[in-house]
Amino acid sequence: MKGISIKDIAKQAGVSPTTVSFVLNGKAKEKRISDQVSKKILKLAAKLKYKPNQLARGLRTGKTKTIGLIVEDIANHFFANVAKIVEEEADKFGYKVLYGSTEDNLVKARGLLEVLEYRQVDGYIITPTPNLDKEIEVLKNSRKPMVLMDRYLPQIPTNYVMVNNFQGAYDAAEYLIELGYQKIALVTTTSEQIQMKERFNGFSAAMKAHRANLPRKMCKKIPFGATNEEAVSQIIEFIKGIPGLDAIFFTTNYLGIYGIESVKELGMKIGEDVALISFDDHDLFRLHTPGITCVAQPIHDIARNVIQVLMNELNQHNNQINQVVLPATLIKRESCRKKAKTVA
Amino acid sequence: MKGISIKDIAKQAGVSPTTVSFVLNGKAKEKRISDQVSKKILKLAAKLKYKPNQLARGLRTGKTKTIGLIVEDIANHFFANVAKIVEEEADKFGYKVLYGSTEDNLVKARGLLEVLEYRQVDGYIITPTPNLDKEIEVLKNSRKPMVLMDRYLPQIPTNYVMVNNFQGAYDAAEYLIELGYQKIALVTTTSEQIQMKERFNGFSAAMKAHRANLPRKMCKKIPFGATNEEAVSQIIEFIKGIPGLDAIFFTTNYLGIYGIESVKELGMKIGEDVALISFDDHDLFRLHTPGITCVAQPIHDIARNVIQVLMNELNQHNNQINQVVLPATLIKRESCRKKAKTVA
DNA sequence: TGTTCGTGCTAAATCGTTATAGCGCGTACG
DNA sequence: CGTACGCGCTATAACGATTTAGCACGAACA
Repeated sequence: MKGISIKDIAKQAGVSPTTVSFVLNGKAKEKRISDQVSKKILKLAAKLKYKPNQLARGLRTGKTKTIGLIVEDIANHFFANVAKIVEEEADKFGYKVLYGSTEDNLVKARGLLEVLEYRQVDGYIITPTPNLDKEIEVLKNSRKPMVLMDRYLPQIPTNYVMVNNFQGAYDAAEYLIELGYQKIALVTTTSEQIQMKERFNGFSAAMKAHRANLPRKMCKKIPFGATNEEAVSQIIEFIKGIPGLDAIFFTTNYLGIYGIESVKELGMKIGEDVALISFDDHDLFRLHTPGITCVAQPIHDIARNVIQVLMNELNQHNNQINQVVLPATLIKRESCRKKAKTVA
Repeated sequence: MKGISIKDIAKQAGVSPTTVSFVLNGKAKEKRISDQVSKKILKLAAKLKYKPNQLARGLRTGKTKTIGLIVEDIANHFFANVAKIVEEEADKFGYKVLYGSTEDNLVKARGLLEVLEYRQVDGYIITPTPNLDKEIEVLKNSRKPMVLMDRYLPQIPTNYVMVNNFQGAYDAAEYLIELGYQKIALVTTTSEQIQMKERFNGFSAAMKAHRANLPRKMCKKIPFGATNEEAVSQIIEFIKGIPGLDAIFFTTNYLGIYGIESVKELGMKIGEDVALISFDDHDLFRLHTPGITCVAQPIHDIARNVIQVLMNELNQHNNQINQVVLPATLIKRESCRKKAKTVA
């Protein structure tokens, strides 16, 4: 019932636990343990299927070989995929992952951080909620290895890995303009998340650069936490309020999905009556007819870089800050088409 | 830098660590610690922000308050959602979750089980891969709390929570028949997974019950692990090979998605030229035009029941086996429509 | 012959907690 | 007046590993 411990091996081999520990940690040579004894121990360990108790080891060494992953919502396509790669990559370094979702809720995020501290995780991967600054600062000051993901806190210099939100949104706007769309709207959330702001900024910068306009009334903010129905009905009202509207940019995929529903309910044809383009890809966008053009995040690269940066921190305590910004990719599908320019 | 320990509190309070432990574990009354001392300790603990070291606690008590979650693919919609609820529910009981994906690969599954054992998890939630019987048996014999999920091993009586695959598929078939479809095909995988077999069995049982037929040539098995392109081209060929085909049942959602692609590539109209119905729901099915009819799993219920059963095991070692089978729900959308029966 | 050194191993402390056994003191009881 | 008991608390061992310091022995050297 109980596991095999180092003592059991020691007893059976007729040596001390110390010797067993040395051998099993590959320090046999260094600690001048004879080959004879070494082999006996190794054989015995294999025979008894010895599994070192990570708790005991962690208690002694201060390292749990565990990292904490705090995301907004593990059930979300983006984060679920990140979680998968993170787990795979962490595993290569012998680390396991404890995860939790914040729902973008400060209180939940605090709770998660606290629990992860209890559990002595060696490092943190965090998608920060709004107003998490103080907690991040504390973590930073206590020199805990940490990487932010998907967003960053402008006031606090930390490691982070994210997509270039500004550029991605900029490209989206430029693409719409290039295709000849003229009455372009934007739908975002009320949330103060930095990445949403940057998408907004990128989009509006591109509009300005091309002497197009993005007046306030062409922008709709959907309250964060609105239900499906609420969101859709708000988007419908918004669209109705803008005669001649010919393209809509959504700052994130779930808004884009609401957008599809809304446009359908209005009886408009996507790609014909109105162009849709969204930040973030989704199975739905790929397989929808017509396909929905989007600005995709390089999920694999993000996850890999996150682990890379974290492992750097974990292995060598240089206090150099790593900030990785990865390019977003415009994926062109049929929801945006070349439009004959109306001659002025 | 280093955390506050029980000793620090003891020193500052002028009492022994034992006393501190008693108080902080709510055993003050039971252990007859005076209110005076109790309060002093509690205050001090709050002031110093004492966080019990779960490693040490775990080492001593033998409980890590951690559960291992082994799924086929955490990035998959179904498992990601389960993972989310599992984490939330586990949290209510003070448990944290370590996860990993098997990719339905026996070797990976073994690796995960081993790592979770190292880490002394208190219980396991497992989506077994094929041929994992021996390992599950070992776990069972060592009386580790464990729940299987999504599938079970027919040869080994264990706790499990799953959807009623047979009934779900049965309902799907009956629904198609009821609507008047006559040339009905089924697409599944080559995988030997029990749930796929049961879906197949349920579907074919319903067909038989209604004196419809499901000959071998109306069934297509897509190799597990086929790429998107391979799968789609195989389905296309399959459809081409059956003139007059009017409905297709897919035994799981990713097959259904391939099916949508295939039908589109063939230039057929879903719901008009051919009806589609799939096991498992998906955002895509809900938002697709036309909506795709499906047999949905009660994801929340599954996850909640999993935790329920596991917590039962964890808290009281009754060796009674819990097998929960939850009903699947037929969600009717436009991909299947009432068909005028051709008069015989 | 006495000292030094290398070899091969081990004793014991330690990490932070919990759990068991029990200590010293005052009071009550026969 | 002796003892039994309740009270409030503590000493200590233990969980299973790692790590530091060092022991015993034999060989080599002066």
